[in-house]
Amino acid sequence: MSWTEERISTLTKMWESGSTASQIAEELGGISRNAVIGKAHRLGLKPRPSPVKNAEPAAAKAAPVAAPAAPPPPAAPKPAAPVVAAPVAPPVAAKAPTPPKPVAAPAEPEDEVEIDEVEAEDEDDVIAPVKAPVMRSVGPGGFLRQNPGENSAPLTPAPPRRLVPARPSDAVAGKTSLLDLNDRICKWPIGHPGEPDFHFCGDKVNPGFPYCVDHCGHAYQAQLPRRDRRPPPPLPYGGPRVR
DNA sequence: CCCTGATTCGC
DNA sequence: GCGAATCAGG
Repeated sequence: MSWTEERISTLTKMWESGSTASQIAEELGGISRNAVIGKAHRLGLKPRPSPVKNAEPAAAKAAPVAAPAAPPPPAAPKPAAPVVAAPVAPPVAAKAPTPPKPVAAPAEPEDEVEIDEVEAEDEDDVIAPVKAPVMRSVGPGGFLRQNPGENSAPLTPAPPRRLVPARPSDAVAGKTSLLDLNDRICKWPIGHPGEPDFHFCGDKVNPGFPYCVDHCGHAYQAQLPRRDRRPPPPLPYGGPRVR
């Protein structure tokens, strides 16, 4: 391939319109990205936002390839770095001190959690303070399933967040520990593994399930019909190239 | 590892 | 002049 008038014209136009060298090469066809860049530089149109910035290229070079037969005599020791009159950096507002974000501590599932409250909406419901009775489906063992939207995220078992000495403490005294688990008691975790008071629910299981009736209600939830589910979020960026 | 542009250097 | 090889940052 040769650089005809038309191809040079296309190159110049695309280059100046912000197309990448790869795109230009693909458009021209039969040519590499490097060829495009090389040609662009020879044409003198280089001002492009380059990922590799100016990092004093002159000094660090000349080593990787075969050393030239005549190494320049060190007659003129290059001045180290006269940074005395350093360029005045604009007052960059570095990083705004992150205000202490009030981390909403996930409410630990206490022993006596009342879940009757159906997500009281904080909106201005001036009209209807009347709470409609909640309809629930009944699970296999007789537990009440949660309704969609009733999901209680904080009750989800979470991975360990920090390491804590596995030393028995008073906090765990009387609680159901890992060693106390059997197939007759509820294995729903209370707290997080590694924390001093981490334990398990320990109630009598809903027969045929690993959890008690209450926790079965959290573990097994009715699924929405397909058409009512939220579509999956779009991919962060466009997926495979179309070509 | 993918992308990017820059540079070098043998042809 | 050309472009592959290489470099280097994102």
